[in-house]
Amino acid sequence: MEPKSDLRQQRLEKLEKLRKKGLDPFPHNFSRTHLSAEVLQEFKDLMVSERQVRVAGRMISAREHGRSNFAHILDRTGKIQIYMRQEEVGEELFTLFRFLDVGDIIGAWGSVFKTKTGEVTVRVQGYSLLAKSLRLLPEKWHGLRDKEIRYRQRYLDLIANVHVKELFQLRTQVIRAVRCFLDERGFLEVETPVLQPIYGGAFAQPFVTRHKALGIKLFLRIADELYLKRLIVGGFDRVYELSKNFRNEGIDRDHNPEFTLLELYQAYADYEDMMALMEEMIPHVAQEVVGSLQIRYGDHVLDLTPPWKRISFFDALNGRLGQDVSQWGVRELRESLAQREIEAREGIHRSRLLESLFDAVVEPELIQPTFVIDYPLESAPLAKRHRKHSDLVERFEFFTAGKELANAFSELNDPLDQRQRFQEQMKLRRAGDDQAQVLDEDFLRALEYGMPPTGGLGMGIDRLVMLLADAPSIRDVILFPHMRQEKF
RNA sequence: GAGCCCGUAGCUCAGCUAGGUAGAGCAGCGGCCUUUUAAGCCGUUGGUCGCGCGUUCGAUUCGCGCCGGGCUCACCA
Repeated sequence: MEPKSDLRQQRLEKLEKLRKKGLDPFPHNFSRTHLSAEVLQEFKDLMVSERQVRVAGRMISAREHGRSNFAHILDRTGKIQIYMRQEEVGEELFTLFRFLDVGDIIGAWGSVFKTKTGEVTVRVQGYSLLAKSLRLLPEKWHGLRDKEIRYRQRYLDLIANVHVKELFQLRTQVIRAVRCFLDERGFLEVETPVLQPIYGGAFAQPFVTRHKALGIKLFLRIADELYLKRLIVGGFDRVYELSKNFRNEGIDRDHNPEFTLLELYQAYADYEDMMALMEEMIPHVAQEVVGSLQIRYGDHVLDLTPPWKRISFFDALNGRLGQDVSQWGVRELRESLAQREIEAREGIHRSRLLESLFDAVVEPELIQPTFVIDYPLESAPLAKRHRKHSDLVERFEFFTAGKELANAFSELNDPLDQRQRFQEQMKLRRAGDDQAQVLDEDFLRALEYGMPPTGGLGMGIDRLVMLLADAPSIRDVILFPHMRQEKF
């Protein structure tokens, strides 16, 4: 999309003129002594000492004022005003300012003072152009609102909208807080394959790619689970991975094709321990990042203070429907779904129908933090059977603000049961269920060497950031969310 | 995948109901102004109105199709 406007042309001409004056519009470096925030913070000392500061950043506004100029420059910590007078910078530099544009990257040096209106400002003694900008920035007052431009050209969004920069700093803080929390508890951060010959660990459609030299099909991971459990077998008792996962599915405000997932596994633990861990970790992160356990999300105020509500899958469902759903067969489930005008494909398993119903009637109601525990056996082929009910698994999902944030099990470590469960999945696959999981022979071999009892947890980092940042869409918390290809 | 809404200057938006090829603010350009800050004042440039087809003497405006985006629903257990 070449800007047909002559605005770009005007700037190209300015750039040429600068070159003709013997000035390099793209010099190689600039030594900066102070960030904007540092100048503001240390301004008293700086004023008294009349020490020189050197600041640099993008010029985001400029005001000519007779034989003086004001401008704001923006760096990663915020903006700082600069002020130059012709009699102080000399005629040459003063005239040069007219060749600069809002958007240019500049460096300036001088002493610090406060204007009449009280703004801390650098009194420029000299400055240099560090990079010429050829394009106009979004408007200063209304900023950049068009979501399409904000997502596609995130760099503009970051320049124009201060809160966006803050949000992504918050995202990084969340991830750092999670890392610190786990590192302190003896978890080892590891990396496992993104390209996998057999995908597994979740019900999802994978992205497929090819390895040319080997002439084989490879899948981009949909989960880390099977590799991380191999590491538990290998004796790393506590491991975690913060990783991009890829799922070839629909895109909406809670789903991006690539997203960040935390998976962690702890030997000698079960799903109860995973609940306890989450009740520690989430409040820790919230406290660290937003400084409170009361989180505003949309119209809700979420109270993250543990302990959180726990309710079994069937108690939740029965409570909403006033009937014992656990006794329902496929026909009753389909009838109930049909009543609610929820589409249910033919030939899908009972536990899927149950979960469809759950998603429709229970999930939207789960506003305050809630663990839903003890799911139907078929819902999780990698989870261990419930110690008291052989038709349930020790699994929980964590919900808040009507969103699923985490999924965890007491991990299945009985290799024979695991094989059987895989075989069930393969049966479903052959029956046409392309979401069913694929038997992984090496994973079974690993389990046969013996895996300690283990608790495992998967948590959506993007969704966690959405909550803590009060962001309505996953696109708001991913720097470059997936978009259809732009035409140029 | 379905429904609804949107696409007009670099940005933020009017105009479209009742068809006569476009306006504002900011930005830009020229001028004045040596503590301004949404600086101000005077002057001024800038648009294949998302793309295509149709209806019409005439389409930014009406219809259809396409492209892109947003929201909702469905799918993603």
